[in-house]
Amino acid sequence: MDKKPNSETTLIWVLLNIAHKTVTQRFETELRRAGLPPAAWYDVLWGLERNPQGMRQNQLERGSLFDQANLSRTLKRMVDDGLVTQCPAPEDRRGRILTITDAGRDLRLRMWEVYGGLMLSEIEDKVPAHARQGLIQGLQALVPGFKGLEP
Amino acid sequence: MDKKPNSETTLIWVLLNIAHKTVTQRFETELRRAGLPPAAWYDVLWGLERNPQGMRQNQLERGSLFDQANLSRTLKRMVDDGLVTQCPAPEDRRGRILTITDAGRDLRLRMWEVYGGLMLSEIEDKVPAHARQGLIQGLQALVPGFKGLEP
DNA sequence: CTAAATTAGATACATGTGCATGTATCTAAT
DNA sequence: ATTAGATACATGCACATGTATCTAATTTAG
Repeated sequence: MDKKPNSETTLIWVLLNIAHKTVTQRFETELRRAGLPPAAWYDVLWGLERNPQGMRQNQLERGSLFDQANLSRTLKRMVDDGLVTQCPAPEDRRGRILTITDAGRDLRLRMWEVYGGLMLSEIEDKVPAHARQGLIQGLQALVPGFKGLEP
Repeated sequence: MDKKPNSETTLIWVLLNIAHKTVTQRFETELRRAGLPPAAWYDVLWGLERNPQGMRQNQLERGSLFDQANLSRTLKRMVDDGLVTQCPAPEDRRGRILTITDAGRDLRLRMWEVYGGLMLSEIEDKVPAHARQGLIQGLQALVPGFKGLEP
């Protein structure tokens, strides 16, 4: 190594891993305890609910952490569970239009009771208001391409 | 939901996931491209190298992100690869004393060339110096129990 | 227009993961 | 000595993941 990372850098790397692991683990554990699917399903459902006209799979992929193969498999499970429907896309016969079902909307709402509560207890309650912007800006710096949340 | 998370909270949650995924993915991809094992192996090797007298498995577990079962399996692979030795612990016959081998030290050093470089390029270069403390403090707030790095 | 390149999405394969449980050992109270 | 409970580590199982590859459809270049 020509140049060594400084101690702040090392700490950031360690904390990024620990914080992510700790927080996501609590989310997954609580969701599971409530008999609900994993957090990633929430994001899929929410993405689809905000696009009632339907979404292409690759469009959904861009807004999610899934890579293509995993999203494909996850959607298959969600279709099997009746949460999502896949219709052939009229303008591109390779594609499929995804739509959320009533059962999907219902599940998303039930997940929100837990998911939203966890955002409060695991994040909002823990990070004091004065520390939030610093955290946001630091995390944003790590992901130069990230443009922000859709409204 | 009685009370909704505010928009900063939501952004923190999203960014924590995106930043973690993005950064770790680069680490893993680069390590793999260099023909090296995953980042978690580095942490195990480094932990053992700092404790030349040997470590119990549960001691190592506390300093790592592995849960017990996964650490057990990972160590098995590392023993098979000749990077680590497991000797029966004399004072507790349930336990095993872990020691790093010469091959393990050698691998850690070769991993460091990539791993340390990634810490520079993916973290130190991206997070401007003035933003680092804010990031550290925000992440720390998410993990109340975390006490800091061993020297 | 055709051939090559690109893209959408699915799937096979190997590997990793969490969870639950199993076995052995240890500690301490009876 | 016996027994109850805790702890160390291993393992079986179900499922999730990344990588690579496949098929089909579409776009682009010549």
